[in-house]
Amino acid sequence: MKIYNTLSRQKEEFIPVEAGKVKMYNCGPTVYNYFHIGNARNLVVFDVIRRYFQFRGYEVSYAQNITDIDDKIIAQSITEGIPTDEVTRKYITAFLEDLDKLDVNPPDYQPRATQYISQMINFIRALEEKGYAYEAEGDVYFAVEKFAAYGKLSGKKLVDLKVGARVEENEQKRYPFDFTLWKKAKPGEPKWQSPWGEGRPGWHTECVVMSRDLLGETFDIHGGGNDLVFPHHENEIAQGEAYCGHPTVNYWLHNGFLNIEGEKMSKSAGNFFIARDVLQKYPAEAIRYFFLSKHYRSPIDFNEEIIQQSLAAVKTLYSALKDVDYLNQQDLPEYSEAQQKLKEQFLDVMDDDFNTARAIALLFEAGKEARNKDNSEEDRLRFARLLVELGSVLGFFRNLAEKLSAGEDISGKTASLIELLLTYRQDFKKEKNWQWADKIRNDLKELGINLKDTPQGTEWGIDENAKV
RNA sequence: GGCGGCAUCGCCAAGUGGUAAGGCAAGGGUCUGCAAAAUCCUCACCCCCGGUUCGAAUCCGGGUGUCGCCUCCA
Repeated sequence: MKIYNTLSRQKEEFIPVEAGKVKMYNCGPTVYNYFHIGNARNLVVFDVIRRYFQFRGYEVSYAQNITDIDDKIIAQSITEGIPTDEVTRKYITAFLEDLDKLDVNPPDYQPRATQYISQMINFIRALEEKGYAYEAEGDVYFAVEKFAAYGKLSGKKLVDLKVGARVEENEQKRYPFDFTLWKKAKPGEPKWQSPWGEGRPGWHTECVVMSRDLLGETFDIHGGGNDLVFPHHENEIAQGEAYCGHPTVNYWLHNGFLNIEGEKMSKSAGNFFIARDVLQKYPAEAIRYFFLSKHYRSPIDFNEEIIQQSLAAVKTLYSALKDVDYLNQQDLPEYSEAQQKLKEQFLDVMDDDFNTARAIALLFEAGKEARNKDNSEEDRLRFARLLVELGSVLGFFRNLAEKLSAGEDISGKTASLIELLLTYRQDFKKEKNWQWADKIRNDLKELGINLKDTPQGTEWGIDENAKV
């Protein structure tokens, strides 16, 4: 497998720290609000990366933090007029719900910053002892100049940074790019007792402390959105390596940003999309398809048209499964050479830095073969089986049975009513009263019930537009 | 100002030296009373200029356009 490492700016052969195992960490949300569609991309991308490693036979340990103490949370608690712990409780619950709605498998670990306060304090003290950190009136800073490799991830040099300097003035800092390890509490703010007085940890420290606790001193993959490269991950590297004297992460993976109609998403610009709102309007699989149709490192542009296209594409995939009556198949036949070959192609493209766009094309190939009436019944089922197997690696087809039987859950009375209408329509058809026959069909369609005249009679089904 | 990405059919998007995957949409055929669904067929020389090469969308140089990071941010 080859994966792109931000650190080296090239694809590298993936070699795990421990054979057969993958330890990965992804920067999770700060729970001060519902997460947005851009966050959703990161969640889905790393969900797929994790699923693929598992599919490849690796035992994966996946940790994703929840930042539950931070300036933004304090600000939100003032806005909403509720204590910070209520803010975090509210948005953690929402986060977990939305994660599920997105068909993202929950991480193995979801550590919260507040559960690691004492360990962070110990960590910061150790940095202080090693001479990488200094205290200034209750705040503690990391001295970036002490860490020679600072900037190696983002390709920035301290000299260059100086020139562009858009950094906040802070005369307590010895150097403008020194970052906060411990922040002194202002009156009324949440606080913990520490050697430097009451305060709270800075943002960059939690990921270092929690990842080493859960995944070990050196682990395989650390991920996050592209914007975290600098300064967040740069600062993580500085702390982590200053602490233990060697790299702690082997592969740094970053997903590209999501734009809205070509513009960066921002609340002030009014083009801000909360994931749960989008999920209310479109099925998770359409959103997932949209994310995976482009390589995870490239920027992606979100708009209504794209999601509609994605939805149509996902439906095409499902129609293949309906075609072979997948739901009612018992023992699916074993793969023959053709399916094996397609599966190998899937492995090849996914091995190449998770090329989900090409992987999706292979899904369509399997779907096409599953529908191809020239194939034997057995072969069609084999391809359908492959479609489901590979599609699941990308996170599609969750609760498949439920989705394929959509419409069958309609209550008995309603169903009989529809059947009744159909018998009337049948009579009209016999009389060649096309006007009325068509009216029934059109009116039902408006109610979301689609009719299909077949030689065996008229079939009806619920329009799955909203459900896939 | 510093650093980096991208530019491929109407739309989305793979492909990084050997003659353009896939999806959506569109057009045509089959099926149908008409539809729908399904199915078959059709649909691009890759931003511009120059260079390297037997051969470039793919490499190099220049240009134009566009996006991002350098501040909290996925």
